[in-house]
Amino acid sequence: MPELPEVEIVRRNLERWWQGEAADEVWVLDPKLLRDTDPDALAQALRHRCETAGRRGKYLFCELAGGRAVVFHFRMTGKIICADGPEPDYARLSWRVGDAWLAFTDPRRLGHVELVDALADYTPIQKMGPEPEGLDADDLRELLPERRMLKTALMDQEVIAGLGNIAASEVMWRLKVAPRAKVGELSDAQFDALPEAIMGWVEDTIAAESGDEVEYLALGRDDNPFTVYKRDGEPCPRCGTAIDKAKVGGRTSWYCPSCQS
DNA sequence: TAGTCTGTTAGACA
DNA sequence: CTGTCTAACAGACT
Repeated sequence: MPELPEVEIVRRNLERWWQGEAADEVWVLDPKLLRDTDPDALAQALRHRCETAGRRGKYLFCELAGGRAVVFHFRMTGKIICADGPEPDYARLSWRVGDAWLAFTDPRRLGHVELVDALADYTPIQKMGPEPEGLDADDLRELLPERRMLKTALMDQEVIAGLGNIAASEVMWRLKVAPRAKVGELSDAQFDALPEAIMGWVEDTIAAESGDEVEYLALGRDDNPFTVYKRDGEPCPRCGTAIDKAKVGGRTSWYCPSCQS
């Protein structure tokens, strides 16, 4: 559940499922997911009312009555779902809110949960670049270093918060820029189009992946909502050329070899 | 069986 | 100091 749009969807769901209420019961099923956090202290903290559900980049946090906050990071395969009981598949932490169980599930166990005293002092968020929302072309000209590859700069959380490997492919397709292009090679027109390419992708992805509780929970939902990501061999919707893939910055990029030149 | 995967980070290297 | 690459984390899937 990893990039900004997915984390934002979980944040909105937590607002519906948890905000304004406290957990009645907490199961810490896998303490290895806790970072610098005592399992009993976390269980105790979750019994405080959730006042707000917030997001910064790919971090999700809930501010709890009493002043502390619980911070979630989903890494590759983590998410929070609403379930019938405390142990849905791959559940690592579950808490009951009224009749519903909320569960942090994570097959690969790379995600983590941390209890923090003051969000303002949380280092990963302090070091993070700005949220993409509200950035204009001149902001991006200042943020993105000319010498770097556009892809790695976009994915660098200290440059811009929340974009990952899917966003990189999708934004660069929208921008019609080659997968290994350097920031300094962008035309003025491409820079001007970049804010809309990023926010268009964010908003389209939220719209495509959001749903009511049941749809969000649907297991086996594996239809691909993206334009080029994992679509090698399929025709580019713009020009019909077969989508190709290549390793860029250590991760696979998908792109149209014809219109992204 | 070997390769791949939505993220992050430490260390090597140029 | 910059930027990029690889490995590692841990498991599921093809």
